[in-house]
Formats: sequence, C-alpha cells, structure tokens
Amino acid sequence: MASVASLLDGLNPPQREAVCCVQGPVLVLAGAGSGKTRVITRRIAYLLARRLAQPEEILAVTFTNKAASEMRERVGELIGKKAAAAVVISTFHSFCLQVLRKEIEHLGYRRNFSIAAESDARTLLRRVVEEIGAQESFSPAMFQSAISLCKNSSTEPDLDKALPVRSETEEKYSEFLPHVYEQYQSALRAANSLDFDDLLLMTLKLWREHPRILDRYRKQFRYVMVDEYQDTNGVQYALLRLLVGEHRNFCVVGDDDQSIYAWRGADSRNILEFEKHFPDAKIVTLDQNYRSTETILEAANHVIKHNGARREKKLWSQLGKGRPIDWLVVTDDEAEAKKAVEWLKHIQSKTGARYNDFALLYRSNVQSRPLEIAFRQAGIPYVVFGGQEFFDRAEVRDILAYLKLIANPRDEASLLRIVNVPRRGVGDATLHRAHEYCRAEHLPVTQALAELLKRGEAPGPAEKGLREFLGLVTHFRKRFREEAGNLKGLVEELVVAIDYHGELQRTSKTPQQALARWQNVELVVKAIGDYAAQAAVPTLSAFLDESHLNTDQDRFSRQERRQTGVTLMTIHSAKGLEFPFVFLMGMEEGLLPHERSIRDAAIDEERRLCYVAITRGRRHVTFFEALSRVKHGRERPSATSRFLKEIPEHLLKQHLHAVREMTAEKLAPTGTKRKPRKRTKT
DNA sequence: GCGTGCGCGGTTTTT
DNA sequence: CCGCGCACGC
Repeated sequence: MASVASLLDGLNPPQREAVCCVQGPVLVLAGAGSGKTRVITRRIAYLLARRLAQPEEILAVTFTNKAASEMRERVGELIGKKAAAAVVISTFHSFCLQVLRKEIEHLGYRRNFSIAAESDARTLLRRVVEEIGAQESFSPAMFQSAISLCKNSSTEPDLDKALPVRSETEEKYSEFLPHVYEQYQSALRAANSLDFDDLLLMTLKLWREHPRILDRYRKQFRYVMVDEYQDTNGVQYALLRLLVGEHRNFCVVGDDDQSIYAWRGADSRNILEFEKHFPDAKIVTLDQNYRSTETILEAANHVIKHNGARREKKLWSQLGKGRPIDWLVVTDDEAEAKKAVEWLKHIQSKTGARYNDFALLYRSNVQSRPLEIAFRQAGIPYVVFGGQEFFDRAEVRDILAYLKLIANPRDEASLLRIVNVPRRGVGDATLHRAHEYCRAEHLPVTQALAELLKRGEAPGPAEKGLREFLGLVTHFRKRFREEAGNLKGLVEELVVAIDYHGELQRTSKTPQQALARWQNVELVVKAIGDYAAQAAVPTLSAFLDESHLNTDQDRFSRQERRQTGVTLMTIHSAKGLEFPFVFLMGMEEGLLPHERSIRDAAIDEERRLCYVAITRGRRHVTFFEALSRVKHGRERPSATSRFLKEIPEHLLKQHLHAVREMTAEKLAPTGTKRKPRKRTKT
C-alpha cells in the first residue's frame, strides 16, 4: 500500500485538491487529457491509505467495461491487486444487474430473468405494435428508440418528451406511444425479461419502493465516484441521488465539452447544474493538458468556445507549439482515401512513426469503406472498430437464444427466434395460439407449447417438430442444471443436437459464408470455455449476462491492441483514446456537422464531437476535406465544415495539391463552382 | 409454412 | 448503392 504522501506525488495543485477533498459532493471538471483517471485512481487509494474506508465501501461507476477494468488495473498498481479486487468498480448496467439478480423478486420478476438484447426487444415490440394496430404510424424501430428515451429521460417515463410533435403522422404516433409503451412493458414482464434500460429503471424502482433495501446499499457504499458524469441520464442521476442521499460523499468527474451522447438520453444538465443539485459542492477544474501540442489545444479551444451553455475552460499544455494543423483538400472521397494513404506514408518517412500511431476518425461508419479499400490496396494494415458486433450476428444470436430459453423458459423473444431454426414446421398459427394461451394462463411460453401439444391442438405438421423442440429444450435444461461444471461440453453437444452446422450449410449463400459463420459459432463455444475457466462458480446465467453487457471492445481489445495497424473508427468510439497522429476525415457540412443534426438544430453536440476528435491528437492533426462526396449512391458537392472555419488561420496549413490536378469535367457535372482558395478570416 | 423479389430508407451506439 | 422487411406465390 502506497503512503499518503506518495499518492500526491507528481500531481498538479488542482489534481491534488481533487484527490484530497473526500467529504461531501465534489465535481471535477476534467478537460480532455487532463489526467482524470489518475485523479480517480489516486483518490481511491487515498481513501484507503487514510483508512477512511474499506475497499468494499467504495463504489466507482464507469460507462464501459473497458474503463472499469482499466481503472481496476490502475488502482491495483497503487494498493495491490487483492485490495483492488474488493473495490466495487463497475458500469452502471452491471452494477444494477448485480443488485437485481439478488433482489428482483421484490418487483415480481423471477431471478432467472433474461436480458432482452435490442433485437429481442424489437421482436416483442413488433408484435405489440401489430396488436395495437399502430403500424400505420411508425416502425417498431422508431417506437423502440422513443421508449428508450422515455426510460432514460426521467424517473417516470415521460412520453411527451420522447419526440416533439411536428407532423400529423407524428401526432398519431405519440397518441399510440403510451399504449405501445405499456403493452411492451407487459410483454417484457411476461417473458421475464428486462431490456437494457430496465436494468437501471428497475433498480430505481426497487430502491424507491423498498427503502430498507436501499438503506443496505447506502450503508455499504460510503464513498461513491462517477466517471464521465456528463454522460449520465435522468435515471442514473436519480439512482446516484438515492444512493448518496445521506452521507453525500459523492465525487463526479467529467467534461461537459465532451458530452456526445445526448441523443441516447444523456442529460448534460447533470454536470452543468451540479451546484444546483448539491449547493455545497466543491468544484475543481483540471485544464492542464498532458497530451497535445499547444496548436492542437488552441484549435480545439477555438472550436468549442462557440458553444452556448458550457463551463468555461481553456485547455493549455507545456508541450510546445508543434506543427500547424494540415488541411488537405481533395476532389472526392476516393481521392481523400488515397491522399490519406499518401499522407500517412509521408508522415512516417519524416517521423518514423508506426502504424499504431495513426487514427483515422470519421463521423459515420459509411465513411470507412473507401478508406479500407485504399489501405488494403496500399498493403497497409488497419483495424476497423465498430460495425457489427460479434454478439449481434445472426448465428451467434441463434445459439445464445437457445441458451437463453434454457435459462429462462418464459423468454418468448428467444423462443420465437429459434423455434424454427432449423426448420421444424412450426408456423404463425401455432405460435399465435401459444401466445394467447400463455397470456391467458400466465404460463411460460415453453409450457404453453407443451400444453397445446398435450391437448393435440398443434396442427398436423407442426406436431412432430414441436415435440422434438420441446424435448430438446427440456433435456438440456435438465443437463445444464445437473452438469453445471461442464458448460462448454454441453454447448457443444447442443450445437450438434440441433445440427447447426448443417443448418448453416443449408442457409448460407456460399461455402465461404457458411465457414465464416461456423467459425463464429466456434467462437461462442470458445467464449463459454474461457468464461468457465476464469469464473469462480461458472453458471450459464452469468455467462449470458456477460455476453450481453460486454461489448466487443472489451472482449477483443487485448488481441487487437497487440495487432499493429492504423486505427479506423468513428469519433464517438474514439472518446477517451489518444493517438500521436490523428486524421479527421470529411470536414464538410453535412458530415460534420451531420446533415441530420443541422436539420434538428443540434449543432452544439456536433461541435463537441469535433472538439473530441481534435483533442485525440498528441503530436499532430490533419483535416481532410473532399469537394464532392458520394451520398446515397449519388455524387454531390460539399462545402467546408463550419467548425474548420472557426479555427484561426495561423493554426492551419492548407494544401491544395490534389485539387490543382482536378480537371474541369470533374467539377462540371456536380454543378459546383466552388474554387478552393486560401481562406480569408471572416 | 417457406422461399424470393421489390421497395423504402439511410448518424452517432458506452450498456 | 446496399440491406432489410414485407408481400406474394408455391
């Protein structure tokens, strides 16, 4: 255990203050690259070194598993692995899941509840929308995001807030929304399932309705810390408020300028109005940056200062001016990709930088495509982050659905997914009947199906298939209960029992696709093996929980970090990361800011995105701008991003080489007359 | 109950 | 341009 004094070593004055002020509410405004993780980890160690708390009395909440495990690792370096393991460092969702796995029976759900992944939730929602006859108004997807916003926004689902009423269709839609919400919620309950948002909402409900239970948690967690506080939503705020209500030893760390998840329900008022919520709050601002050159920070400061409601802060560093930001103008997106390759090689030849030192950041995933092609052609290794999640692929979800139904016989979304995979001749008629039956008698779906079968109410061809299916599920449910030590073997057996290999061969378009999908299945089996090997008491249910709450970045980051290659990712996924060289692609109106945000007048968040992107760079940042871009399959002219224009000229160096080679014909068909010329400050 | 072809819509995505 | 969701025909 490190000494109290040594824990303050190498910290600047505000950082020390943030570490030492441990009683009462504290807001640490931590600008990009200002050493915030350092502050949180030292603070935890400080609490322990001064014997103010036992490890298990400290709760540190993060938004990602990755952040949580990094934090645990770094706390471990300070106080030892064993003590660090006892500190509760967790994401909001997994913390709430832990609470609910213990206490949910108080809310009338069963302990073996399923987590409904987004696709499962959509399945349930689709039927609800259909039953209500609301399909005329909006798609299930629209209802889904509206419901999610409701669930996130405040304590009680606030239906009016979900969407401002604008058109006739939308009016009709908001008229349906309350019914859809209600029916969806009861469908979830009948399926003994919670969606992601429910994990938080139900915990809140539990604490509200059962003060004694809340009291236990209050007594346990005497010190509470929250990372990325600008990303908390209304429910998370309410949860925290309840938890720290009495002792108020509450320290939040965040940066309002990096709030880029409002569209998902994050409410930046939580950080902006912290003093309103906690009038005696102590505010510490960390604005010394240890990451970027002064040029990069100056550019970032200039962009962000155009935002309205924000806490004034100016990042500064002692790392020298560095080189000006290069601004490369090219004709179109293909040229942009080629230029990126060329420019990367150019920087490498001057600095000797490795591929890992570069990140190409873009607003939306579609932009990755031309980049990937260019990098592949150039033979430069790259890693694309994002895109389809492993656990979101059809074959993986099939296997998971079997396991989920085995763990929770009421899980209707999972049943619907797999009852006919492989084909068993069970159709809508049978399933509808089962659904009605299940609703009337409050039976688990599996049992409802069994009952239909017993009564001979399953129509001819379905009968045999149904019998086999139910036999299989029952068989494996028993086996998983009795042979819990052999998770991996049982999953392997299950895959064979349903002949999933054959199924993939039947349903894949090419043998290559069948192979790729089969390899994913093998990865699921491997994942459960890995899980069983490291868990103290492996259970199917805990494996399923993990597979729902961990993202690919948590699961595969280790391997990928070892890999050397250029990083391609969205600005959103770059938050929290840093790279010596950052290329910011598509600095154009319509892309950054995105056209949809322009339409919705949500420019401030786009500006924060731009700010986040720029502040990822350590040594150097390059902007790319294409004069025309393919959108929805059409080539269209584009204009320089307004954010780029907010950066003073002396910080930029514009390059027009690529454009000089541009031919007149290239521009003519797109109708653009715009000739790039040296920018004049407006 | 199951396979195919047209037509619409299309940011970002910590869990 | 691409992927999917649904509607139609077997």
